Amino acid sequence: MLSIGKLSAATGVKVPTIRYYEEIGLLPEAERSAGNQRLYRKEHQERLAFVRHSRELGFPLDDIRELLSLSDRPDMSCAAADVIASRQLAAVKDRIARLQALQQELERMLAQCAQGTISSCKVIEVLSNHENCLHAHHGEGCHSANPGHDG
Amino acid sequence: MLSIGKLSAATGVKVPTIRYYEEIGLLPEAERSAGNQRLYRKEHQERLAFVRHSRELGFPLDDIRELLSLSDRPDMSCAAADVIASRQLAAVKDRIARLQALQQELERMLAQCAQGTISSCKVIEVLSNHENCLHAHHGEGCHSANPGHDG
DNA sequence: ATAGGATCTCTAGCAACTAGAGGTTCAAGA
DNA sequence: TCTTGAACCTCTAGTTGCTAGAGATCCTAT
Repeated sequence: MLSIGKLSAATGVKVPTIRYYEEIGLLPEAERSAGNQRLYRKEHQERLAFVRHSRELGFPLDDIRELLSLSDRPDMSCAAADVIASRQLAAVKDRIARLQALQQELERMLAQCAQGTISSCKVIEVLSNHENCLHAHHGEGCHSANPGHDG
Repeated sequence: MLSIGKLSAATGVKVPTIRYYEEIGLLPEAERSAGNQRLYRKEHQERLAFVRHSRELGFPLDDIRELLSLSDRPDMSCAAADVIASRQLAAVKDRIARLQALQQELERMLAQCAQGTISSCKVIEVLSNHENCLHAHHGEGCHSANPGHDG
């Protein structure tokens, strides 16, 4: 029986995140000690590891929920899991393609910048006029540049 | 003088988003008509295009705010803009590397899945055990698989 | 004059957490 | 046994970048 802190240390998922997962029904409600503190077993740890790993692979929580319910039914065809993973793969490929276009554009911007003043700065210029772009990029979409949890 | 709707059509930025940008101070407060409706000029349109393009390039709003204030000072050295763009480039490269690792892993997962039942499904298995991974991925971080606005 | 689309403000919601307040419990040391 | 302090509890609110809806007002075309 692990405390939430031990479970957190064992899985690398932060304590509030574990509680959050329980709250939204991704993890079952934990048992409680006499003093109302959460207690976990190996099976919870495995489930949480599954969630964590799926998150690392970029699956949204709703997909993980589905994947979890699939993994609870070992007799079913895995076609459904396959569909989810394929969908995710397609999304990942798409994101990569977009990001590579952005990378090129940023590199081009920076290469053109002659370290002068703003008035001649290609970075600002390129940002001002879409016509300067090589690519018809239409929004990569992720709103934070560094939203990860890898410190 | 453009109405907010025309400005929206001209820039591709949705009406509520324009109002939102004004609210958070990214755009100056618009002039108003006698009936209290927002009115914009070419300069606003340009500023909004700058914002939009920067967003498409993945810059977070705080960076764009900084970039805007730079572009308002044409005499300054563009080193600061360079720093922001370089930072963004690094973030983009990092994201690409992570996503490529994820792509490989998903492909491997799917290739191994022999279309049997869940109990033999590699997708579920790989998700369950991090040890099955080739890569030491540590969180790509973006929470939605398809958060773009190009649907 | 009137219909209906565009606009206004305001609040609430989305993902997926994170941070903090204010209180309780547990484990280790004296 | 007592005490300290870390870890735990619940609850609310904040983050980012918007989006959706309610209910009211305005503007334009007929």
